[in-house]
Amino acid sequence: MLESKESPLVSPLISEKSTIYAYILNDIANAVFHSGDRLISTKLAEKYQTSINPVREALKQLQGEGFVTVEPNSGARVALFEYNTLRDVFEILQLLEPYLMTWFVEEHTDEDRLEMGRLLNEMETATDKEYRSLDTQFHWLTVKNHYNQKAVDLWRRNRLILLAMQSNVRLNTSRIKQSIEEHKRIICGLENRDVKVVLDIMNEHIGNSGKYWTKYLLSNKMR
Amino acid sequence: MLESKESPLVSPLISEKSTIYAYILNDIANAVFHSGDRLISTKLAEKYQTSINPVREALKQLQGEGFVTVEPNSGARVALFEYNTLRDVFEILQLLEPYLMTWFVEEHTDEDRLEMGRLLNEMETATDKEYRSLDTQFHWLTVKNHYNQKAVDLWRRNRLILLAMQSNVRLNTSRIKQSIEEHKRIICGLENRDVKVVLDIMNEHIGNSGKYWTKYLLSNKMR
DNA sequence: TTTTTAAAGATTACACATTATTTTAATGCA
DNA sequence: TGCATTAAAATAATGTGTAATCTTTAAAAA
Repeated sequence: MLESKESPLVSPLISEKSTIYAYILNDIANAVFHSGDRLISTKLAEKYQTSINPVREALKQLQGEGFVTVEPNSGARVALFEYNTLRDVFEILQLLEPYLMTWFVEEHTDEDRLEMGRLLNEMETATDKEYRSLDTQFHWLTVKNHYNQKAVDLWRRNRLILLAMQSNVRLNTSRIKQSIEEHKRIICGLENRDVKVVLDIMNEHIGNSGKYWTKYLLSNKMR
Repeated sequence: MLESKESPLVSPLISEKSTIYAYILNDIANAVFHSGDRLISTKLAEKYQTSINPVREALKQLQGEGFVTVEPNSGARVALFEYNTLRDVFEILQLLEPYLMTWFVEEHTDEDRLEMGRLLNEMETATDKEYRSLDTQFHWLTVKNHYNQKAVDLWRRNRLILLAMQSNVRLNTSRIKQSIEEHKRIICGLENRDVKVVLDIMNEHIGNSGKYWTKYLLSNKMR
């Protein structure tokens, strides 16, 4: 009944904790609720041991953020995550990354870079589930302190959609290897504070990731 | 009591009509409710002749969209629109415009361009309030049909924030003149389907607009 | 003037009534 | 028997009233 209360939240992308909102979002991001699933308020109220209204309010907030769709008189559903969604999300991230990253290249601290190195180390021996979490932490580190928190929030939301779409899919080993290499080069570029180099790598990095998932979805005929 | 029900909605950026959500958003965009104003659910329920829960749900949705902030146990407020907000919004629009516009340059119809010309004509003789609406319609035309509706929605939301910040401010005549000239050049570039030219103008157009409002806010010590 | 106390006002959550929708079962027809 | 249409029951969404809790405001005392 309350299993999702005990499962860890997708830190650090979900900042609010211990709210119905956070629980539902967490369950969407971890694909406990799948794309298109009905989100029935009475059921959710029972699951999270509360009444209907708080659930409805959480769903409305999630609707505003784009994770949930609501049809009048017909209730809420997890937003449809399809091939087009993936394309849209990747294209938005491809706009945001260079914008956010430029600031980071110039303003990041040595401490930041050390932390990134630590995450990179863990990646070498991580399972694919752990890898995904480390990858998220790595990139979160590079965006979270940007002065434009509206843009950061946008990044965060789109990233959560990616997580939702990817969470019941196993990464293949060669893609992980490739991705780790790209991360290494990013840290390298950061050390030299070379904006152009870092942006080039980032662009390639997102592009490769996009290609990988696009191919994956297509081969699974997910429309 | 019900005055805002009769006032026209900020078409076309507010698609849902006749809902509490739309009424509140409209009143924010038209600065009936100002930045930082408390949004007291009982008062709003009375104003829109409904009960508290529908209002709370509308506010939650608006919170998810970034128009409203909610402090637990302390209620909702119109989001703070300050100098930094303007900067953030303009920078996001500056990312989105070229992305959305590139598609439009290549895919727009002659009909679209005619409609833009018509709007431009009206601008010549418009009051500043009318001008703002026409300007919104002009740019909405160039983004609304893009395949990435997530990005379109983003654009729409940021544009609404601009409207909210600008709606109790009079535009000066020389800025309107300049702006009309820029619109003319955009149409010209569209006719030749020249992406580079249009993007250059657009960038200049947004930049000028940003400079104007930045200067305005600074000189009015709006932080 | 500052602190304490009391009152008013709002937020939150819950139970319930109404309305709409979805699902299930029943009926008629090929 | 199989299929489509219709009718009925179950389910869920929406909106209202209300009680409890927390905040804010105002007044009184130190």
